[in-house]
Amino acid sequence: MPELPEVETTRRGIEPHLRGRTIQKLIVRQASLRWPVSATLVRRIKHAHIEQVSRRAKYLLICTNSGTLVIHLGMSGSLRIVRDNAPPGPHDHIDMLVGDNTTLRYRDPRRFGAWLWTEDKLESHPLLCKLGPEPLSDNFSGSYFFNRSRGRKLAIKSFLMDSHVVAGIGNIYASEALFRAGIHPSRAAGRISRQRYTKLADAVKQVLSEAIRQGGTTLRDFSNGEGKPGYFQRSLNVYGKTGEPCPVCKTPIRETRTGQRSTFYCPHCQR
DNA sequence: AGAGGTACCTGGCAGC
DNA sequence: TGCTGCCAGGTACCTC
Repeated sequence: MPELPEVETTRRGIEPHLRGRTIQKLIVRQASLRWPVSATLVRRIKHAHIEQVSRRAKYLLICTNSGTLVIHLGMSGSLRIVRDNAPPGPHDHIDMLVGDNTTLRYRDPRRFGAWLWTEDKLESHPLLCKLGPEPLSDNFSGSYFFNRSRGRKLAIKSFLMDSHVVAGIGNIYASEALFRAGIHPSRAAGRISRQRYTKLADAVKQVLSEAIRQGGTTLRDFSNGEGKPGYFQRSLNVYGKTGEPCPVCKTPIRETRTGQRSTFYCPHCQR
């Protein structure tokens, strides 16, 4: 479900309800996520004071005075604010009670997500330290992209989705950005010109900021912190549109697989 | 070092 | 209706 725009939408949805609050306790109903939810986390997070809710790549960072809670939504995770002790559903694995009748509730049917606790510097965290630049920052540009790609033979789509190259671009937005940049998803990353990388970097920034503005893409059941859906699926040009006419040239959209992931493109517009 | 495959897990859907 | 197989928005880790 969640790519960068969905995680950012979630962050914006929950932040006002969490910032400045003191965590009363964590209720873990199902501890086996991607990594087990540790007893240390449950113990250490109690009484922590939330200073801010930020994001790095697709990781949500709940920063407190005593440490940072690192949350990843995996493939099917979602967070929302619930009140009045609303009864948990079957996949509501964790509740974080923050007082004043407010609970942050984590739901994750596939359990690919993660809840981790760290008291070290975030820059040295093993999951965060090797990530590429944020795509919406100035550190991410066509030149950076071009330089990183020299000598690489893998498909541009896989390169674009490598979080160590640039953080936070998943399967939906990779297809969409390549369509906007007119680049064929199977083209070798090392054989794309600097100019085309400039176009691609712009397309990535454009597609992600538009998606954030529209509250993300809701394909199955994504919703922001208040349970509202995202609307970017209306703006999708190629993702999931196999056989439908390309919005630019009317050629039927094709589907292929790159690195075991479905990929959508227009065979006429993308070279 | 780079490229590709595997693993984690459940739910929904198409096809028989 | 009910079974089977396949697919799904992620990514660390393994092998070649």
